[in-house]
Amino acid sequence: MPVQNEHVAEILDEIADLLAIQDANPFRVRAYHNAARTVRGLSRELHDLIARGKDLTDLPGIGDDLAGKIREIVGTGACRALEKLHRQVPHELEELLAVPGLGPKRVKALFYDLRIRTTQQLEKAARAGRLRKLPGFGQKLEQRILQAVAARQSGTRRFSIDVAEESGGKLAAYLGLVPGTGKAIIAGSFRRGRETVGDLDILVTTSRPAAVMERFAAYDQVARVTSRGATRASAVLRNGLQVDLRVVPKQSFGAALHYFTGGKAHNIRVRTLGQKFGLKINEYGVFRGARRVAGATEASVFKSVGLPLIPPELREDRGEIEAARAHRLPRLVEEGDLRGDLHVIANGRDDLVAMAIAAKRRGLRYIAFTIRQGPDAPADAVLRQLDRIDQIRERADGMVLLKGIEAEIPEDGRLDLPTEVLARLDLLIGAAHGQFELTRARQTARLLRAMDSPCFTILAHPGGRLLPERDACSVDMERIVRAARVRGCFLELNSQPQRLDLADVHCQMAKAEGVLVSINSGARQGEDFRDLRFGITQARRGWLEKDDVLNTRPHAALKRLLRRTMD
DNA sequence: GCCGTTTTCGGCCCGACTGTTTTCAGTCG
Repeated sequence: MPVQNEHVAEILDEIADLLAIQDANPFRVRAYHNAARTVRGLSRELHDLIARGKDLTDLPGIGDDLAGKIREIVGTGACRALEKLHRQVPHELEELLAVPGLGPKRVKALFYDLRIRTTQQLEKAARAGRLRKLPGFGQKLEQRILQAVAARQSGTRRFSIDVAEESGGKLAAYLGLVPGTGKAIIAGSFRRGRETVGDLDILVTTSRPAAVMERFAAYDQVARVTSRGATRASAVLRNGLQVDLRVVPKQSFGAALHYFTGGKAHNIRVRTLGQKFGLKINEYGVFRGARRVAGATEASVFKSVGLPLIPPELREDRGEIEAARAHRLPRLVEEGDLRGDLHVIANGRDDLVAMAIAAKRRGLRYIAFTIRQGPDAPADAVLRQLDRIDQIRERADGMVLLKGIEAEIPEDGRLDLPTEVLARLDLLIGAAHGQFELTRARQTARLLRAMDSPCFTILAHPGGRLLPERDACSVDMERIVRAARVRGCFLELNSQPQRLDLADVHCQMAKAEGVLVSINSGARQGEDFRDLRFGITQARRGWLEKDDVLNTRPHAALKRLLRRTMD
């Protein structure tokens, strides 16, 4: 099995961590982390790029040395440089680095002074009061480490974006009530539209920072405040979500929002660009010497370094700065571009008429009702449901109703649908809902086989992930996307906050292959159409434009595209 | 280790908070 990008990235990160513990040049450490991030963000598999003879040094942050190491890892699965490091520094130390409060310097001291290499040894030493004797350690840090080690046993959590939106929205609204306060907004990875968030970053502009900090600490959902200063504070909410609050004056809003939205690598790029213009960019503004020259709006920050506004979803240093400089930023798809939803559960909680009306209210012109179909469902039951959809047409308030099936893809990938059913369908969605433990090869074969079925239209949520708990299963998306292109079918981006599947990088992959993505809700009740906004955000992270999305098409154009698969 | 429309060498974003520091290093975002 070919080496996957994630494996390469993990090795590069580990090299970076071990180098940091050895007190290597911090910029060298960063170079490895940057390369790992670049590799994770690729929309193609490295083995594929190498096979096609692509020059890896064209990738950002990858020079001759790292290109060589990456080729070595892809070719052999291992890296001699890492093995050499392992002979000097045990790999377990990476685990220690993940303990909050422990960075490379302290981990180095733990290992070289106390021979501590595992979290168990760390806990034991902390209990015995041996940590506080080390230089740079003290009693408080020892306590903090003990707490962190205990908390870590339950695992560091990530949160789905609907939970983040709910918690963060309430907190922001609450902070906005402080007199003298202007904006209160969730920034950070949430604003960039990441599929899950590890913490919430809330930015507040105010003329009374002390009052805002006070109110934050007094919030009834705050379980404990972990850090608190004049302009920045951190706390953990009762639901376990960590919140970082940052308070700035009104005139700094744009600069602070840019800084607090990130991502980190993007910020570094923009600030470095600023240096070249003789500017210093921080969260308070853009400065030439002591004079503030920009910063009230994000657009003014970008403008100061000669760039147009880059949408938050693109700020990952995945080429957006180069694209902006060349005036080649995509015009990202927007919520209002959607004309339809091609995956609406026909036997959900609300009845069909109510669903159609809810969709219309949402601004949609057409929806496809999809009937869940297991391998053994009797054809006559499906036919009766199709009849029902036909019957409510006049009551659908002008909404165009399409008829579809969501067929469960069995382990062997075989979809045997009766021809009398197929003949009445506008579209056929295939989805796998179980057996995700198959090997990558078998999982891929399963989906490819299903896509070969007659009338197959849309492959839904191919990764089968359930955020934030279950990761996507192992499947060769390169082959899936290419197969979709060859067969003229489509890939669904399911908008439910627990799915958001396709992943962003796979949206980019689809775009590169010219495969249209259908942004669907999988709605069971009228209010679920609201989830489409999450799908849009995810699509934007994948650089998708209106024309890259199937269901931005007017109904007539959609029909022509669907007919290609149904004939 | 990467990178360059001033540079192939000498730079590499910037600031807040904590704890242990008697003036600042380490960590974090």
